[in-house]
Amino acid sequence: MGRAVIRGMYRMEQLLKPYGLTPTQYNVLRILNGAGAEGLCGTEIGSRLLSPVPDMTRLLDRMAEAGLVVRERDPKQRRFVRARLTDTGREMLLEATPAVDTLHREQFRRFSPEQLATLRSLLELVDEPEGAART
Amino acid sequence: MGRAVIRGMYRMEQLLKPYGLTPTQYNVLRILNGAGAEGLCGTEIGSRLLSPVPDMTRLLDRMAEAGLVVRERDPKQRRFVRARLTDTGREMLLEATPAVDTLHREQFRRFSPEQLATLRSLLELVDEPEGAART
DNA sequence: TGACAACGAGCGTTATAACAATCATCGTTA
DNA sequence: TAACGATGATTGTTATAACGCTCGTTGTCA
Repeated sequence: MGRAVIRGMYRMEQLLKPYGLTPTQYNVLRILNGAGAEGLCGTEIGSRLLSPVPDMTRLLDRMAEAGLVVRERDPKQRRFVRARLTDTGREMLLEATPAVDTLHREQFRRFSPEQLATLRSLLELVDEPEGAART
Repeated sequence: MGRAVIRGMYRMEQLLKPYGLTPTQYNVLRILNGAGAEGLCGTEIGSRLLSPVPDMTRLLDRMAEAGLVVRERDPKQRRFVRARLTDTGREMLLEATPAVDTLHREQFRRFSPEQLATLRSLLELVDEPEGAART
């Protein structure tokens, strides 16, 4: 049963590669897009990701170098460095999202709406340890 | 719905870490255990894995250095390098497998047998591209 | 207010993954 | 059998992930 799952992750990775994005970076784009104009600090971004990233600094370094985000230290709370999307980052998100949606539709093409609903509800039964994933 | 999936992969990774194994290495152990005493060549192992590994040589290098596998060039077919489990590798597999099974049981603790069967059959509906995963 | 614990970010280092190119071996065919 | 294409393995290089430690900043409490 892990087959479909692992293949799906792999296909998502391949899909995002032409955009120069990893799945994690794509998720960061979505998180920052959802956040307000004031942006989010690295730790907050990390806590909203599905799996922990032990080196948020350099992940954001790379995204900044690609022009997707900008960071600046919060003048009020000088230990926070707030990251927010650039226009380029927002465009990248708008560009990649249709392809991601298409892949999802393709993968679940053979599902009826009822089957999709059943799958969702079943996956919610998967047991997670204390204090697990948010978002 | 990716939540449970990604968390599950992450937990598996963490579970295997104390054994010094990555999920891929664990799968290689299982594949080699399933193969006969004559072992398998690197390409064949790669083709049985769920996601492609572009550098089988060094993956097996690491496993050989850990004493889990041995390799030797097939005298008949000198381009093949056959890898097979050592006793240590087999013991490692026997040691890790109960923990893996326990994690699976824990994750699906809240599923009835019927729900598990439903989940399996639904996941088989996920659309895969041509010539996809084996095993 | 001075000390201290908590927290956020940054950085050094090592290990692994990913990509491309090269070399050796084999099967096939002219 | 000589040449060629296909296949398997290896290696060089670069990029990313992972781990641990350090440093600056903040809040708290004696």
